[in-house]
Amino acid sequence: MSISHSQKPAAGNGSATTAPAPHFPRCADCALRRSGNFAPITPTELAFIQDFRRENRLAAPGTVFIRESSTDGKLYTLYAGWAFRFKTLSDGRRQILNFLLPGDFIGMQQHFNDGAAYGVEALTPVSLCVFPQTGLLGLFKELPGLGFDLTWLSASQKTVLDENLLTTGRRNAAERVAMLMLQLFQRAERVGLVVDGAIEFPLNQQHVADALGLSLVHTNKTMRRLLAMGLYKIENGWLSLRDTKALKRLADADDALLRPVPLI
Amino acid sequence: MSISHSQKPAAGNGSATTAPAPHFPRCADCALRRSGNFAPITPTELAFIQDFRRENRLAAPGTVFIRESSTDGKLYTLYAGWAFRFKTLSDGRRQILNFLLPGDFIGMQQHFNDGAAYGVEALTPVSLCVFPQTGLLGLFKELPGLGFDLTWLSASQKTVLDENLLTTGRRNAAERVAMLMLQLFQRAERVGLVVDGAIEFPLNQQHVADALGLSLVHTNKTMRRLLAMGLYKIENGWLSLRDTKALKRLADADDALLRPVPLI
DNA sequence: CGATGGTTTGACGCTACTCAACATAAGTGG
DNA sequence: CCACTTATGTTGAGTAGCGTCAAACCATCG
Repeated sequence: MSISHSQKPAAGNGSATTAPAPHFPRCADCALRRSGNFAPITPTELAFIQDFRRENRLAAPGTVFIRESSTDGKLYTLYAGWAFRFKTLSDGRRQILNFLLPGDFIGMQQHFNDGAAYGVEALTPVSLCVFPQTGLLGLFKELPGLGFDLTWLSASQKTVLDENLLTTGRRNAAERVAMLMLQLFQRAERVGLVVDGAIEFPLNQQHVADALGLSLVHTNKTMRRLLAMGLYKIENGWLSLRDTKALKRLADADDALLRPVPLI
Repeated sequence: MSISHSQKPAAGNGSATTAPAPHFPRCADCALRRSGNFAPITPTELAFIQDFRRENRLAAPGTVFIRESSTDGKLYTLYAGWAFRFKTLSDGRRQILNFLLPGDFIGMQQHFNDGAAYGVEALTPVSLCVFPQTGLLGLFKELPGLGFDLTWLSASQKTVLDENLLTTGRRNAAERVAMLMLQLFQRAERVGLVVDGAIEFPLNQQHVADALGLSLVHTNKTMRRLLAMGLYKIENGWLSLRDTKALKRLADADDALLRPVPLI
């Protein structure tokens, strides 16, 4: 893993949510792109992205860098770290819509609908590439291929949402937990985040509960049960699947191989 | 309403799922577009769409015109009628992901991911504009504005999915029912489907249950309760909201006014 | 008239929620 | 270094909401 935050939570990061990123590479040197896990791109497009990118941003775990009420439609690419999109009801009930991994593009919806209507929060220390919302139509006009890629990314995220909707709507607690682990593992795998058969797992049980539409207590009991069944293992914040077959059988998940997606 | 199917279910339609549409207007005469409920478009773009459209298609209620296993990535615009997207588990549990109203664009995800992974079924007799999947990139290149619009539509649908995920994940039965009615009414309103303060309501209780992640029986009891409370009314398949305020309070729904979206 | 699809109601059981307490680890300030 | 706090995980007890089963009702249609 290129940028790791799991060795030490790096408490020094503190509340420096908008510190100018000191060591951000140029897009041409983007470590993420170089990993070879993303769809290819033309040099022209790469140059355009570099130019389109306005700033970089770091955020500490727990930072809500898009608020649910936000109206400024900035666009982000998650460069490193984990985050999640969420919505809340006025009495505090929270639903995590989906988790965001490196390469995920954030903020398209705000640009079209008025305002965000969903929040985004960092799970780990994250670094973000920030793009202005104004140039969007220009991007489509100058480099249609990039517009195409944006639509592609949007479609991919929709597929994840579909999955999650099926999960919260129709799967029971054990199936939900199994599904979440499989999905996260699969997605992390696609972007090259598997190390020694394990992926970072920065969620606490409250996150799991909020993602699956379960209560904290019941989530705990369910996770313990699957743990006792030897289906997975979490050590020092790293998740490994000990019985993928059983997990898939339990979750009724298909093992469609995830193909590379573009990186903007 | 321009094309009505609610007067009589038109059982004569039978299984003519691929009958050549006899009376489909040219895009320039599109009744839907003329309704003035969609974002404006340039004449060039209109001409392109007309040319892009390959065929038209009618389907009777209950017709699954995109199967979950489908791999051919045809694109559709729902011209008239209601439909819904769904996913199923192998033991038959079904989750309705979202309902489709006139103007909704269908099939983008298949084009990018391999295969559909979701099905689409007609709720009423529907008419569809069919586009080939191959020309998509060309569309982006020739008329970036249309590509932009496609992304726009995709973002709008994602917003609906977010809502639905919050609903199934964190709202209780009564709140879910209230939310569904509000959402459908609002969306129908945007495309000019409100007649005398009511909208067509072609869902049966099984549909409602599958959309909300509830059992049929519990859905029935919940709907009865809200009915008794005087929150809504369904007569002859037409839904009217009798106490919008109370519904919104119950569902904890914001009353964001939906803006027009593009029509492809 | 029976058949069919949808709605309605009651009885009962289980899944998942709430409340509450305790455990553990790590951080904080004195 | 220790008392204190905070965040997170764990477990038990009791309960409510929702699911399942079953049967009846109702309208439409052939």
